[in-house]
Amino acid sequence: MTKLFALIDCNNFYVSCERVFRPDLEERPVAVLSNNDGCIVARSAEVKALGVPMGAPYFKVRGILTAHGVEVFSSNYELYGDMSARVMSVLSRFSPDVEVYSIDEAFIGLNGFQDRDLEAYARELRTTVKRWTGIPVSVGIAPTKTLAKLAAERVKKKPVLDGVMVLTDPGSIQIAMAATPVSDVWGVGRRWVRRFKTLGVYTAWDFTQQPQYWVRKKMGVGGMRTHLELQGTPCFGLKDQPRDRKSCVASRSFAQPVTQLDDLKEAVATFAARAGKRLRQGGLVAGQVMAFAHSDRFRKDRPQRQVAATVALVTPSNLTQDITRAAFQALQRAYRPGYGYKRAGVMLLDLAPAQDKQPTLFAPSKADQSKAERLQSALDRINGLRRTRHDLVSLGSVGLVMKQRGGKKGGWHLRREHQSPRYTTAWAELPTVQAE
DNA sequence: TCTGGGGTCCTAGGACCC
DNA sequence: TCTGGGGTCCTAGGACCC
Repeated sequence: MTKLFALIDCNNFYVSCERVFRPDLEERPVAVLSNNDGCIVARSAEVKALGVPMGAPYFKVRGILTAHGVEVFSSNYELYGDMSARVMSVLSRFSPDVEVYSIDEAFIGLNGFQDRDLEAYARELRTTVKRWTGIPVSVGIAPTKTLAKLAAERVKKKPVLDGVMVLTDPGSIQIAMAATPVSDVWGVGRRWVRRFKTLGVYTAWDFTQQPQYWVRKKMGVGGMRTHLELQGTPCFGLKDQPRDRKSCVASRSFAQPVTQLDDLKEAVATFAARAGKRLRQGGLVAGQVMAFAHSDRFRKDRPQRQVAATVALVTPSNLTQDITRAAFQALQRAYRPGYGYKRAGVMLLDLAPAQDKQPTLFAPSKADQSKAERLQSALDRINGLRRTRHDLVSLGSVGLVMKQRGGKKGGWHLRREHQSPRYTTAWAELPTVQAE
């Protein structure tokens, strides 16, 4: 039986999220920035038309944006995460086989749908998502995931398709591939696009015409899979069950380079707490903790340095206390004075399920719970009471430097000057509606 | 002045073993 | 005199994704 996949892709997702609560921004140029207000990570069609590229540093395009009255937002991941969950829950009504691929994309398995009117199915899905969440989506349907992605790409470039493209017969697949730049193919990155140019390979179709042995030899198994998928042979199945995570990173760039170990420690304590929290939410423990720091890679005129060290935990843990202690050890070991560090982080490795934390299997009695665990759950409960931007209570090491400086911010705090309210996840920030 | 953050998988090469 | 070859595991780095 031939396989069939749909890819559902939210259009300009972060921009669309902002527009749901600001209908006045419909048809107006809108852009969303990365953390630290660093780069452009989402652009409305109007901003794309201005020629502002994805990933452009904000400071370089600020002039154009201002000149054209572009509404600019700092990223608001709490809002986007919540809107994403809403979209995905609508999708789950359309098929039991949904793979959430990223915050703004999902694959749907359509085996057994071959005899249905796929176009009508896709249109109904699209209309329903829009009506129930406010988010516009593109839908691509094809026999492989790579072709479904390609179809969704075509949809975005051709408004006449009105959000849906079904690629099932070989003729239309070939036409679509010939019209798709190879750079838009899922799995073909910058490096290969550059290489392809010298070989006269410009479109997805050109790529399929390369001999298979060459692709396998030069591009490895990854390239070969993409090659086969474009030719209609599925190499990727639907991942119905998300694989357990293998690592967890919490890191940030700093507004100003940081040179002092104490400042780095303060930042690393924050990262350790953030990463630990994510681990506990996922029911995982870490076996190893890595701390790292990098100098400013854009300042070639300054000495460059990347430092990192890993410390193994005696017992795998997800307690902020344990992770922070290990992260401090690692940082101490890795730190070299004399460099301006622009970014630092904590990476948790060797993740495994926190089995003895699963109450249904091995419910530990209250008495057995160690003091440290009880402290951690107490902290988590307090911090869960109110949804604030920052934890109410944290270990003493977080923000220590700040206090020592009499409340003056350490150099590493985030810039976030254009943030919208958390309309759907914070009571105090709910939108208000007035009826006349 | 100002350039994101969080992931996965694959490969090549070294260490080690028999 | 003779100086192999294959397997496994680990790690660092590359490439790619959103």
